[in-house]
Amino acid sequence: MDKGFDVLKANFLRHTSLTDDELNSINHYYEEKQVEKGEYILRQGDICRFEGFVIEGCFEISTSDARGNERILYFAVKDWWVMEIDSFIGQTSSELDIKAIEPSQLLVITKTDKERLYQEVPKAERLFRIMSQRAVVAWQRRLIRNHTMTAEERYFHFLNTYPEISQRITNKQIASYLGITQEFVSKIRRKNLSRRS
Amino acid sequence: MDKGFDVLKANFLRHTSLTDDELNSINHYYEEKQVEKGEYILRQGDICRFEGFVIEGCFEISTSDARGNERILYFAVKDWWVMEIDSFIGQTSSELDIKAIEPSQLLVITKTDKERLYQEVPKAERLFRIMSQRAVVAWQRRLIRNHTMTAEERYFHFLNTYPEISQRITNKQIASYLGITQEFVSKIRRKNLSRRS
DNA sequence: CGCGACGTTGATTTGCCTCAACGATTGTGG
DNA sequence: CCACAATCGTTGAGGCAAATCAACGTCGCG
Repeated sequence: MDKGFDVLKANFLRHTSLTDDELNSINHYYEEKQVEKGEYILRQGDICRFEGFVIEGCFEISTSDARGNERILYFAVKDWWVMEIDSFIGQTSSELDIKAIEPSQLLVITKTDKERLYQEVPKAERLFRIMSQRAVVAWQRRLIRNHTMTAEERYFHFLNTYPEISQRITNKQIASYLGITQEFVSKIRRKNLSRRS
Repeated sequence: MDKGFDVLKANFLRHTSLTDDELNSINHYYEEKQVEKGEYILRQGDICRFEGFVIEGCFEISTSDARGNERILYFAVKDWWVMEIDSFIGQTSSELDIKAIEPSQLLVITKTDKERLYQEVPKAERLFRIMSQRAVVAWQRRLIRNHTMTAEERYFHFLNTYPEISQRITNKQIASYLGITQEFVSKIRRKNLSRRS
């Protein structure tokens, strides 16, 4: 196994136990992929044919509405998944763009191989069930935060929760993630010049 | 099998195929439960010891922040799941309240039985993986809507998407779900008296 | 070096909230 | 079944958080 798979392996083992045989089988289906900075690995309207796991670098998962506003749904760094889950599951047209914002490295698996993996390693079903359930919790919490916290509170919550990510992206990207304008982020920052983090 | 389980069975079969044996095993672990209108089946701070599936009636899943504002996360009617997923998974303190807003009927399974079910019917892992993934999609979409649509647009989107639910809840509850005030919903309605739906 | 995206700042606007008052509806106990 | 309370829904006045628009400085990159 190479270094890339070690990251994925560690991620898996945090959720459930797996034998070496199972890990080998899993490893077999994932392929490494290098992506340049600025490269799109998925565009709106495309079908998402892969499920990706980030080994290195950073991705921005976003959507653009009719008015042309880009909204960033989330950032994916090392140890995160990148995919348009809806498009991947149903092999339907994607509503999201996925773009590398740094030179990046991923492990990817195709839809067909994913199904083969489920056949060959039934425990993978459990693994991805657990991970999906955790994802549901995270999205629920984020929605609640959007309803209960002000823009300023959300901004500092983001900085505190994802300090490594914050340092690698622009304020404009943070603003887009939080659902506010770049200008307002700038005003929040000015107001809090003394505050650290 | 009783009528309640038929609803659950139909739900399951929409996601994957199951043999009669598997269905019987599953049925064995679920128990019917009647709940009165206004009854809480979970309160903030409690541990969520069940996963519930609504057969009849309606539930409101909500959270109250420090300022005492209640925010409704979602409504669950027939064919929906009700649980505090985070609390159920980790058997930790719940951040949500779950209250019946109509006389209701549920199927419930305990955490222990759920684990037994996964053991006895491995395909249940697949089933719940698929359902959790769909839930992720739904939560992602809802977040995007909150970032891209105005309160008015979200209000009508809700009416159009959940016409049956809309008719069974108050405007105040819709407002709370949308993250806006009751008063503002009233003003949206006034402005659109001519519009149907 | 120059261009285009980013960041900042100020003026102005607006979507939605807060507060308060009051009518309408629903629920409840006698 | 009625009386009365409680909650809901509506309306208006006023306020605030955040958006919009515009101008300009700054930085990174080809």
